[in-house]
Amino acid sequence: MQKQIGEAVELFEEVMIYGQGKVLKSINTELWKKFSPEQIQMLKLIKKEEKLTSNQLAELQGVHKSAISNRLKKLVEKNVVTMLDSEEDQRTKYIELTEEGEKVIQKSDQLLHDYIEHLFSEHIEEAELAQFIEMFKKIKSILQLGDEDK
Amino acid sequence: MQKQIGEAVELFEEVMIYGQGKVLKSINTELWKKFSPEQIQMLKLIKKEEKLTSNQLAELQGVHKSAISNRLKKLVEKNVVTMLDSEEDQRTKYIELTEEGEKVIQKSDQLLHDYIEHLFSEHIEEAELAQFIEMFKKIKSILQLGDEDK
DNA sequence: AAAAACTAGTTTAGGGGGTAAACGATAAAA
DNA sequence: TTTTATCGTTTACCCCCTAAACTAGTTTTT
Repeated sequence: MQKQIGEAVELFEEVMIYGQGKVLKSINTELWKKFSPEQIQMLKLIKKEEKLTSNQLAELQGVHKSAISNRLKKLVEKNVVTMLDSEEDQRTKYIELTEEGEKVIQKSDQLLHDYIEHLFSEHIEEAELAQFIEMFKKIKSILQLGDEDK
Repeated sequence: MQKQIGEAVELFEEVMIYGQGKVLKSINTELWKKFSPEQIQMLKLIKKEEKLTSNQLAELQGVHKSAISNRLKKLVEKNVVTMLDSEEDQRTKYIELTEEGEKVIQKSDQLLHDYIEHLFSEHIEEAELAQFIEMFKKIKSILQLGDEDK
């Protein structure tokens, strides 16, 4: 029993800590050279919830607001997002996706989806799929607990 | 069926692309402020296989040799590794752990192990453990396939 | 043996990621 | 009105990475 836990811990460590970014590295397409994972994630967040502010983005991505500020600057530069001043509060700005931005997300989604699906079809049996989903839900819930600590 | 695949793909994306690294963030200890994940991983690799060269490390960590060169410089600076010239080939240098380095690994291992085990004990039932291990093995094998592409 | 080709590591420029602290501008509370 | 709090930007300083140029040894070729 103890031995099993040890094995699980090691695997978890290898995959979740040192295995970072391996997925994206193997995709290796034009789009991922122009936009970083964090940038893509940000675009997706903006799409999901309209009228986001920097503050909220910092919360959602789990990083310091200055990191968001920098990222936004780059994305505005690349013409995928725009920022417009709020009427109510002159300090806050709402972030919005441009048409360019929409296209980027679509393309990225499609690429990722195809790639992952391809991986699955090669390595996961149909019968395992349900288990797989359950496990990932578990992992996801574990990770999100980490957030609450903050 | 198709729907299940879609769900699995989404989960995979969330966890394996945007969710990695959350683990370390939530540990938040002194050691992880002094050493980056990549640095710790490098120390572990050096411990595992004595007499490693920069080249081999680049291969193992899956990054460009210049990244390794820089990392090594920092680790030497921090007195956790040393480099000694090979006798056979004057160009190559063997990387070795210092006593300091050994201690760092030990501490890091212990911290990680305890933390992950704690996470598991809270979220994973004993009966699920075997499944969990199987799944992670699968994921690990999938990720390593990515390497071979290079 | 001398020239050419290759290989191990380092350096540098440039682009990501991040934090913390200081700062200007606006809002809200005292 | 004065003080305190908040939003977002900037700056200094870390780490990550790559590609290309460069040194200095090692092999091949001629």
